[in-house]
Amino acid sequence: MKEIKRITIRDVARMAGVSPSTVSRVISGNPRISIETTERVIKCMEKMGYHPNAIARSLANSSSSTIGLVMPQGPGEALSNPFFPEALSGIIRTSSEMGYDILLVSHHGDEDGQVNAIKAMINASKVDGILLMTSRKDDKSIAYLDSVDFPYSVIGSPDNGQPSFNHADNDNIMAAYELTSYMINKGFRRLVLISGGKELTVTRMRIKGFRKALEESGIPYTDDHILVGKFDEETGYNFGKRIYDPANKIDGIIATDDVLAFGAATALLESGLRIPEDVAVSSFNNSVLSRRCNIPITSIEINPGRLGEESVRLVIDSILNGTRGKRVIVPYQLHKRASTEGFTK
Amino acid sequence: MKEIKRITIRDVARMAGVSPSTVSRVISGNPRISIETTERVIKCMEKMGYHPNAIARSLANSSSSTIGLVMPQGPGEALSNPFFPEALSGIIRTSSEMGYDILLVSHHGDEDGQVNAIKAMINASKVDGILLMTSRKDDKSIAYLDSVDFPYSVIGSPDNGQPSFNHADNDNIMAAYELTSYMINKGFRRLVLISGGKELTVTRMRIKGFRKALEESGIPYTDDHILVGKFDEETGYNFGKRIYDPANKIDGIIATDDVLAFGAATALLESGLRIPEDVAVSSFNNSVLSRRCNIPITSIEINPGRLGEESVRLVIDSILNGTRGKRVIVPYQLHKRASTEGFTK
DNA sequence: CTGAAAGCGCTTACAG
DNA sequence: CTGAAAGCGCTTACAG
Repeated sequence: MKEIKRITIRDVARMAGVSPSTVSRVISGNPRISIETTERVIKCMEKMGYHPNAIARSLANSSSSTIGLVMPQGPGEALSNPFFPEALSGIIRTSSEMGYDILLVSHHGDEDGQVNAIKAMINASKVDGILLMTSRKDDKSIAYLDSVDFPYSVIGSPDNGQPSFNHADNDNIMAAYELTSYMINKGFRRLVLISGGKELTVTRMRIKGFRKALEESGIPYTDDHILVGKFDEETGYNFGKRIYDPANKIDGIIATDDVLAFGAATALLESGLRIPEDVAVSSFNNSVLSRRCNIPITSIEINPGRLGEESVRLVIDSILNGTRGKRVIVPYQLHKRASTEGFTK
Repeated sequence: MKEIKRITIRDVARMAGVSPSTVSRVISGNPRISIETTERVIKCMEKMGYHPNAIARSLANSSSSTIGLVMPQGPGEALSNPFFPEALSGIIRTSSEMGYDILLVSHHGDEDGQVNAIKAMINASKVDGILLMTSRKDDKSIAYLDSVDFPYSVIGSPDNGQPSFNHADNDNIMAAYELTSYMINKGFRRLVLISGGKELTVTRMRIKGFRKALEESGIPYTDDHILVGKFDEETGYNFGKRIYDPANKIDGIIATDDVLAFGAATALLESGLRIPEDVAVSSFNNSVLSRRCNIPITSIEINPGRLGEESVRLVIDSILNGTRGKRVIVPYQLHKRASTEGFTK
């Protein structure tokens, strides 16, 4: 950087013929300064190309206007899921609109590493709040944040006994219920739900909604209705191959993520089954994959951008007003496509 | 946050019976402090649960140990490409290892918005350097960074006349050359290159390598060999449909991204063509898509994580040592798969 | 090897 | 409506 001497509040004050205090008040929009003075000072700031030093501000009023963002772990996990970039995009846009910066919390592998990274950020006064893009069962980061009563919010739903849990989420029980009911109404009654990580709250909630719809339709629910593996195509593919066995008489698959649905669909087609004539397929996340693949897949749009946006509002609300334990529900939409439509059983 | 009074350097000093200066020197590892004093101070810090205030440090030595990260624009663009999370992962890991934080530069839509966001970060002294994950032709952000001689680095290659352009990239000319030569040697000689954004340097370099390989094999190169659209599956699909026309006699496709290859392959298969017997397909980025789809696609691994890592090293080198215009080449690997193998023409 | 003092650039009660 | 002064929590020449 060219070593131009930094222009400070003092320089502006001198040029405008006022005190630094006055300039400071103009910057922060203090209403007690006369209009003439305000205008004069602003003109001087522009003339000199003055920009307030954010670091000095932070130190003086002990607030950084920065949110620490904890992203999903590693590239293998949700980072590669299309959900992530969309949510991130919403987070960046909203925080920027609300005058907050986003600092990434680096996560080295394990959970304790993440907790330590969060601790370090907080202790160093770098952030005013924390935003967790995912949470797991008995999340240690959340336990820590609760223990120090530091402002935070989460995308997803609480597990249990987490008092400060500000969170933005879809109504996953309702969404799974609606999707399952839709399949049943179309005549697909031998359904199976395939999913990743059973330890994730989202999975458990969708299972609940799925079960509720079955039982309401008089279909007895058993554990055989659930196949749980990982959130990847391979898992979907393997489950698809298992479902193929005609003895199972499965006629409908509900996947909790499009990559699973895609993998399963691939396996079904390879085995010579038709979609939806032999087996109908539906899913969550409404990703490009679901829209563009050979047989477009019926899928639930969960609005990741909105989830990101609301979670940012929640942390900031938590920082500014001490809000704790608040819940924001983001609507979802069911998109019906060829994988379940155009055929009546 | 519980209003516990912050523990400062003064508190530690008092407890250890030394001056704040000494505590400060212990923190920064100043070698002129005696071992006994150092140990005593450290013990006190631990006992009191002291953590240095990063903001105050930054203000005192005017350096934030923070890198401003400019991500690809919007969710539509490269953000959804698997390249992105992998590169990001490398960036986070490396910066954390090297003691730097990552602050996201929020990008509202257009290019000027991005430049302004970068300016704001720099003017507010929030960052010591800037890392650009992508660059376009005549990039305004780069022009600005050059004009103020602020430390930065880029993933990708310079366009022209960009003096400070520290960058990490693959040898894209060589990679395209090698991939094309491989296809030619397999007997596929009526090749077409399909790509997104011609304004991107990466596209232009790959075209160069492609052309070089053709010409060395005595295949006259014309503009008909190149199809340029967007970096999405639809583009690939449409090109795949066009290629289908037997009059073209195309027997090989080289895509510059797996989503393009995937789209094209879908179109070919739909049209009843066989891969690779009728048309061989190869690509770049070695994404899950290329590895796992029906017919695994031959693809070049560009090592996004390494690109992220090296670009971080470059900004930091630029911050610390004033390095400018340095280039780091990250190796690539060709992965041969069914879309070009197991068949000899 | 260690300390007193000034300074980083802002904010904000307090006083007028 | 405005200013002088103290303070945010560190760092670092300077002096010893």
